[in-house]
Parts: sequence; C-alpha cells; structure tokens
Amino acid sequence: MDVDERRGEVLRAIVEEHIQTAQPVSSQAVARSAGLGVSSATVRNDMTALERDGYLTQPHTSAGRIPTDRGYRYFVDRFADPTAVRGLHGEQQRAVSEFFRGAHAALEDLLHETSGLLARITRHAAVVVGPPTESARVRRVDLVLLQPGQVLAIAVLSNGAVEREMLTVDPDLSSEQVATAEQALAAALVDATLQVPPAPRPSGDPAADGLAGTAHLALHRRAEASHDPLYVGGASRIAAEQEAFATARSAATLLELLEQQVVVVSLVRDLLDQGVSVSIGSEHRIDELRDCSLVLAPYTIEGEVAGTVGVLGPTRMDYQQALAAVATVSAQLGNLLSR
Amino acid sequence: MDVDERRGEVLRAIVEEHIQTAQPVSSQAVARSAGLGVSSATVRNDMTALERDGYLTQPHTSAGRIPTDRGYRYFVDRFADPTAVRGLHGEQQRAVSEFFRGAHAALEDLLHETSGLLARITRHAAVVVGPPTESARVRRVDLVLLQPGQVLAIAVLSNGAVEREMLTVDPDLSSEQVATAEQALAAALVDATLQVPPAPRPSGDPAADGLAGTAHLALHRRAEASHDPLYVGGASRIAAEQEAFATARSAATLLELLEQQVVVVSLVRDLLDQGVSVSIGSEHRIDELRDCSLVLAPYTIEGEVAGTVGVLGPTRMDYQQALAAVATVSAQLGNLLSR
DNA sequence: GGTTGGCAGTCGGTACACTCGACTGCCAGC
DNA sequence: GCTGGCAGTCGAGTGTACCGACTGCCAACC
Repeated sequence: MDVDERRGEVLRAIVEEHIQTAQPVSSQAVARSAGLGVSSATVRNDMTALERDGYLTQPHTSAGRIPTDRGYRYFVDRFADPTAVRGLHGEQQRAVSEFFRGAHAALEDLLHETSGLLARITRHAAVVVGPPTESARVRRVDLVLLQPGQVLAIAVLSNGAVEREMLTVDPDLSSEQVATAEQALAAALVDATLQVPPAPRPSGDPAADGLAGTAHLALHRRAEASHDPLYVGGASRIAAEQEAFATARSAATLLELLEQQVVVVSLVRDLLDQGVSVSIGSEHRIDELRDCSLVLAPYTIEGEVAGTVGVLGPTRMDYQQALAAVATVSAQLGNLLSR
Repeated sequence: MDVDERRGEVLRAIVEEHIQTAQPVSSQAVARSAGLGVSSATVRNDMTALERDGYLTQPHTSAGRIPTDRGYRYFVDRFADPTAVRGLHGEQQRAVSEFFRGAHAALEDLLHETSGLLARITRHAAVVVGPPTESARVRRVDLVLLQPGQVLAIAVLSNGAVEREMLTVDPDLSSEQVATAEQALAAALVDATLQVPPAPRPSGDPAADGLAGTAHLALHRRAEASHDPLYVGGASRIAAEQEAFATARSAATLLELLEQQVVVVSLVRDLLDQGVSVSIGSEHRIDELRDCSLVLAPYTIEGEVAGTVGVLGPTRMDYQQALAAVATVSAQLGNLLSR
C-alpha cells in the first residue's frame, strides 16, 4: 500500500470514527482500529499532511482531528457507493417497501408521507420536492358555489395534484351561472396547463364570463406565483441534533428556513440535474446551512425528472446510509408515480 | 391597601418582571419598581408567604423568586383581561387586519396562513384547529381518471375543505364508466356528510357501481380516521426558546409532538368549550408540555364553534399579549368564515 | 525514503479553594 | 404591622494545580 492510498484510508477511518463518536479522532485510535499495520506515529505524520491539504482540522492543539467539509467531500466521492443498498438495514428496507405497498393517497399527501418515511429511516430531517405544477395538464375544473357570494375554484391536474382558490363574487350569482362559467373555464383549461393566460370568453352571460375569467386568472396567478411544493418531514430532528450547530440560534433559523420553503426549494432545484448528489456544509452558498449536508436523489415519472427527495442532516452524518435511503425511496416513489 | 391586596400586587410585579427578564426577581426589585410604598423587607415577608402558599418558588437560596404554575394561574385569572385588545401594538393590529383583508385562499391554506400570522405577531409557535370534517356537507364529488387504472376521488365540502383519495382500479375501466360512477356517488353523497356509510348502488353497470362503492368507502374511511386538521405555525420559535426547557431534548420531543398532531388536537379539543382559555405548564396532563402554556380562543362560524386558534409558548410568556392576539385573530377568522 | 519509539510540549477538563455579590431570613425596634 | 440592619447562604467567577490526552519532533532504524 503506497503512501497516498494509506492517507486515504486514514481519512476514511477518521471520518467513519467521527461520524460514530462525534469526537475528535486521535492518531492512536486510527492506528488501532483501521488495521493498517502502521504505528500511531506514522498515522500522525499522515494526519499532519492531511491537515496541510485541508482535509482535516484540529479543534485545539491537544485534541484529535475532525474532518473538514473538504474531508467529507473526499470521503463521499471516494468511498460512498450510491448504488449500494447495503447501507440500509433490513428493518429500514422493510419500512420502505411496506410504505409503498400501502400507499394510496393523493399526490400531496403521498409526498408528505414520503418525507416522513425518509425522516424515520434516516433519523434526520427529510425534504421532498413535488413535481412542478406548471408542467401538469388540467384534467378537471370545478367551480363550486359554497354559499352565496363565495365560489371555490378547483383544478385537478394530471399528476394528481389539486389547486384551489377561493373567490368572492356577486352574491346574486345563480348556481346556473356558476355552472355556465364552469363549462367555459373547462373549455379553456382542460388538457391545457395553468400557464395558459386568461383570454376573453364571449358567451351569452357576461356575469358567467366574468366569473370564468376571474377563476382562470386566480388559478393562473397561483400556479405562476407558487414555487414547487416542498414537504418537510422530521424537522424535530434538527432540534435534537443541536450539538452539531455552532449556536442554539442557528438550529432555530434553520427551522425557519424550512418553514419558508422558498430558499430550500431553489437550492434543491439547482442540484436537481446532477442525479444523486451530496452537498456538504459550506458547499452550498446558504449561510444557515453551513453546518448541514444535503443528500439528494431525483425521482422520475415515466422517465422524466419530476422532483427530488433528500435528507438534511449535520455534516457529520452517515452518508452511506443517507445515500442508500434517498436512492431507494426515490426509485420506489418514481415507480409508484409512474404506474 | 390591605395585606392580601398587596401580596397580589407583589405577585403581579414578580410575574411581570420575570416575564420580561427571565431572571429570578428579588425583593428589592419589587420594592423599587412596583410602587407599593413599602420596603424590601416587607416585600420579603410577602414573598415568603406567597412561597408558602405555592405561588412562588426559589431556584436556590441566594436567589430571587420565580412564579410557579400556580402563580401564573393566579396572575392570569386576576390580572389578564381577555377582552382588552390593548395588549396588541398598533403594528400587530395592522398586520392582523391587513391579513384578513387580503385573505382569499381555500380553507386549508387560509388556516395554515392564519397559524403563520399568529406566530408572527406573538413570536411564539401557533396552532390552528380547523372545523371537523364530519360536520361539513358534501357539495361536489369528482372522480377523475388521471390515467388508466388510476382514479382520484375528490369531495368538496361546504366549508371549503377538499378531501382527496387516490384509487387504483381496473385499467380497462372507461371514462364513461367513471362518469357513471361519479353520478352515482354524487347522488349518494351530495348534501349529505361523509359520515354516510356506503350502501349498495344497483344500476346498469356493475363496474361503475363497484368504483362508486370503493370511492365512497375510501372517502368515508378517510373522514372517519382523520382527526381534526391541525395547522402549526412558527414551530421554529420553540427551538429559539430552548432556554425555557429543562433539557435540549425536550424541545425536540415537543416539536415531534406537534408533527404527530393527534395529541395536540385532542388537548385543544378538550379545552374548546371553555371559551378563551389558558392552560399553564403542569395543568395539562401531557408531560412534554410541562414547560409550556397554551392560550386558546375558539372561533365560531355563524354562531357555531368551529375550531380554535392558539399560542404555544413557554410558561414564562406574555399572557396579556397572547390573549389579545388569539382573541382578535379568532374573532376576525370567524368573521371571515361566516360571511 | 519511509517508519518507528520516545519524549517534550500544549492544552482542555476537573478539582479545589477563595472571594465577591446578591439574595433571604430573622430579629429587635418603632 | 412595618422597617432597618445584620448574619447566613449560595451561585458565580477566578486563580491554581494537576491529570490526561493529544500532537510534533527527532534520532534511530530498516
């Protein structure tokens, strides 16, 4: 085994040990556990070299070393095998297949529950980004007169999502007029996308036309304005992983970020076309995520990339397992949504 | 001012001071700030009496005193005026009325956004419980054939909520058969509640009848099984309020509790018929909520109690402001939903 | 050149003693 | 019943000493 190879093994041992213990790793521990057949002094030399090259850092002089983001990056690129399912225990695999066997919810609920599943098996926070509403075609349009002056506009999309918007209308509008408007709206939207801008719709009844126009505009606006849907599962894990964060405050701001959704969605979108990917600590430009890693896997519906599932944990996380989890879950989710 | 009255004022001063500073309050601080015209020695005597009666406690001998749950209870009962809006700053009031002026979302979204509003103005976590699905009547039923073998069943309820369920069916089922089933289902459900159990529905087409039955059963089951909808806003505040919790772990378990929803829903339901209510620390039997208080106000739709809005914060919270916030928000929300 | 054992040096953590300051409790006097 | 004063208690902060766990370096060895 030549020097470079051994240094890789030393780094690997340090990462694995540190993931397990959350403590700085000493040269002795590596020499003892890694089975390299060299003394701790040699390991020490390698460790100084690895630190010089930016893979390791020392919290303080008389302590062991911990991996830097760059160290994790090397570890993931070199040692983590995204195709290996072996990272998953039997129990976890069972949970996944059981979940997808029993799944029969509408799209939104399904994606939400999927985030919960992923959080459960990885014991970290999980995110699921749904298929963009823009791309889906309208299958059905409803205008429901809930009570005088109040109409609920509903668009059922081909992917099973449902867009809703409440409209306040003239209280004198009759249910027949609403029905007329519904037909007009259906004519304009069914089999189209919500991207289609509203157009004048001359028919017999101007009030009905008005309602159809309003409803179209409202649904159109909503589809325009809304970012891709994001579902977060197991956010409470972030609070439980407090120790990983520099300050108690940063865990709170991270949770806030997840609540606001939009930042996370754009981050995930940016990484979407890279296939299974890992983004470590300072690699993503969002400061609040400095102490976190994001392990993502896109899922496809009938061959098209539709969305992403991901795990959000501290940089000190079990990448092997997270990769295995997102890989299997995304595959199964894509399967389910394709058939 | 007689002794009992003064002791009340001492307690009040301690609670108010402690809410502000989060520190144990000393006799000197009370004597100085409360304007009682007595010396700190007298206050000390009152404080020992208040401690004997269980309203105060001492973290350690050489420290000031902090209120017990019982102390907060007395404070709330005696000094907090739920009808007073004065607890709210102008800025907060403006946020509330602006929010409700601009609101035009479907029920679920509206309630969710309301929880966000309440969290924003109180700077604590907020919960909103929606109207129970059981009571609402069905206004519209859709069976949408998304793709061969996959039907989405949708029920639009009179309160603007939308129940959805995905059904896997015979891939050979034609869209005409789905339409027939939709009509049969509509006949059974429209103007009824989802409580109505499925009944055999003999018509021309057994396949359509089968689908109608399956869809009915699925929607019925979902309505049965699902608890009242709960919307949580500002959960990140809980992480920010860490100091209020005994251990870092307990903040995480509290967040988990909110994710699971069911416990919180039943707790809130139990307190629903008490009008505006405050539940302090150990008063609610749920151990995870030992360090929290819950300030609730039910909202009514057309005179009927429909749900609840609430603030969940540390026992050391500004009850006056929380009460004012939930009172105005619940009133406005009820207003909006009634018209 | 790479590897090794040994040894000095560095630093965090803990234990202890001490002081300071902020309270309370109590009591005698008003 | 209130008050001022005083003793007592305890937490928090500080300085010191010490132990233990590392690393860094070096001379020796293969």
